[in-house]
Amino acid sequence: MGLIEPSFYARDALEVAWDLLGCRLKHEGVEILITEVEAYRKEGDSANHCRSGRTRRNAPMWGPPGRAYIYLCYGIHLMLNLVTDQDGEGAAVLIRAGQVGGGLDIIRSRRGAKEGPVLLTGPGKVAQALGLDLGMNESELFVPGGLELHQGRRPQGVLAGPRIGIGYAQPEHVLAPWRLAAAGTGWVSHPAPLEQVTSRAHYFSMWS
DNA sequence: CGTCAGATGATC
DNA sequence: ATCATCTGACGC
Repeated sequence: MGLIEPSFYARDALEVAWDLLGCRLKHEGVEILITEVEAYRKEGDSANHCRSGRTRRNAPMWGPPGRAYIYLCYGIHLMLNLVTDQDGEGAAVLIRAGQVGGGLDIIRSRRGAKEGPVLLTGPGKVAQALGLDLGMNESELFVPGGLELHQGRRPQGVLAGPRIGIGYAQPEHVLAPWRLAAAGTGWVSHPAPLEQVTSRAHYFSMWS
């Protein structure tokens, strides 16, 4: 119930990112409420993995929307992205943080801990909690049985700030506030500033 | 609290 | 060599 259809993803990554806040990711008994995301936008976003064209790694991003783009970061952590925009355009949204909505015992066993976090702050933790692996790269989020994205509850407010770990990008894109987080969830972390967005319309008038 | 190094491996 | 990171060790 509430499984999100492919058309949801077939838009600009920033719009999808906004609407992903509060949605629920489900996989094998684990459910995570999305609290923080980053948009990597098509054409000219110098922080995007697709900035230099098509490669083996970023191939999923160029494919049809609604699929997972999973890659290994720093040799240790898997990152989960959801592919957006149209087939032939390279864009995606990185899932950066979430709140446990179910399967806490499974998550704890994956971390090898008896006491575990209810808040998953950081993309590596999210992927680990969901039990992802590289074999699930390009899997379709709208197909029942695998990794699924479901509707959720919209957050009360949205915070925006610069994306994390993209110092290699051009200053313009280092500063662009395309990292979004749900306000008032007790989410706290990272040095980068997050500011309350006054209205969705105002935000998108600046960044579309 | 804070900063910082090391782990670890696919990719270009 | 370069990374869309995390953790634990240290110093205050």
